[in-house]
Amino acid sequence: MTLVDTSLSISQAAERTGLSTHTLRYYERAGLMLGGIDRASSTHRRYSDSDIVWVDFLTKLRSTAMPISKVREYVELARQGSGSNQARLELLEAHRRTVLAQLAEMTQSLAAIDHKIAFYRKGN
Amino acid sequence: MTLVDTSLSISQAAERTGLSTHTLRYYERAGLMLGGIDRASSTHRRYSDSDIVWVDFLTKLRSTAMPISKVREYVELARQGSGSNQARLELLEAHRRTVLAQLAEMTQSLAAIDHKIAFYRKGN
DNA sequence: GTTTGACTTAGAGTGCGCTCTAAGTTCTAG
DNA sequence: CTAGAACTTAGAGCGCACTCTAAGTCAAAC
Repeated sequence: MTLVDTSLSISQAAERTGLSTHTLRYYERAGLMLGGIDRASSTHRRYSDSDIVWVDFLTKLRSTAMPISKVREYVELARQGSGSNQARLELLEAHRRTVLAQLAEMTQSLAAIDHKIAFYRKGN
Repeated sequence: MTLVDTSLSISQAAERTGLSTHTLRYYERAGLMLGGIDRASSTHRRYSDSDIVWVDFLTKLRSTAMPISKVREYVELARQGSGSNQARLELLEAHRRTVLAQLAEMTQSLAAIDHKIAFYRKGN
């Protein structure tokens, strides 16, 4: 059986996602992976395409400051199947509102910083 | 001498800035205040208008994820007087670039989240 | 002048999100 | 078959930014 094996070792997955192997294992232990990661040939992890897609999305949740605990909630809903679609939608919509608030706050702060920068430029 | 005393106790300053009294003392100990805070009548802190203005700006730096150590660098430059204006400008400009990068990353992540939200909405 | 509440300090504790370590196992190249 | 690189686990450690505690001092109201 030599179809192209598209699955990745942990270090390849790390390179692909921009996370460290430590972080990938940590996320798994923290219950943030949707299903168990395959163990190919032996005990070594094999990351599938869909694992990588999920890690990418998870990274986007994290980069918008969703706490690990909230990501875990989302994952637990996802594990329950399509019956939890509404709950997942609501979780994401609530998170969306916090992201918009963060963007607004940062944008306001940026304006103040820009103002100060303008002041220093004039003062020269 | 009964001009209006515009200075504030630490708890008033806390209320005004939205920080806790603990955090105000912590910031001071961490070297983040421009000058020493006045001690009125005794040992109790008295926050002046300019102290409050500074805390507000410092809070904007923090809300754009400037680390405490970087804020301290800025403060140390400010304490050196106007000779450090160029250096302060450069520090703020560098920070500005990181803020823009953060905004860009968050905006990208938001797009992915919105995409997922749209998917869940359709799926109902 | 005494009570009550706000203030003071130094230092310990907390929560988060990694990040690293140690000791051992497995894969791969030669 | 062997050497060395990459992997495994459980658990400890770390850096950041607060946040709280304890033991005491001070101030405003009665």
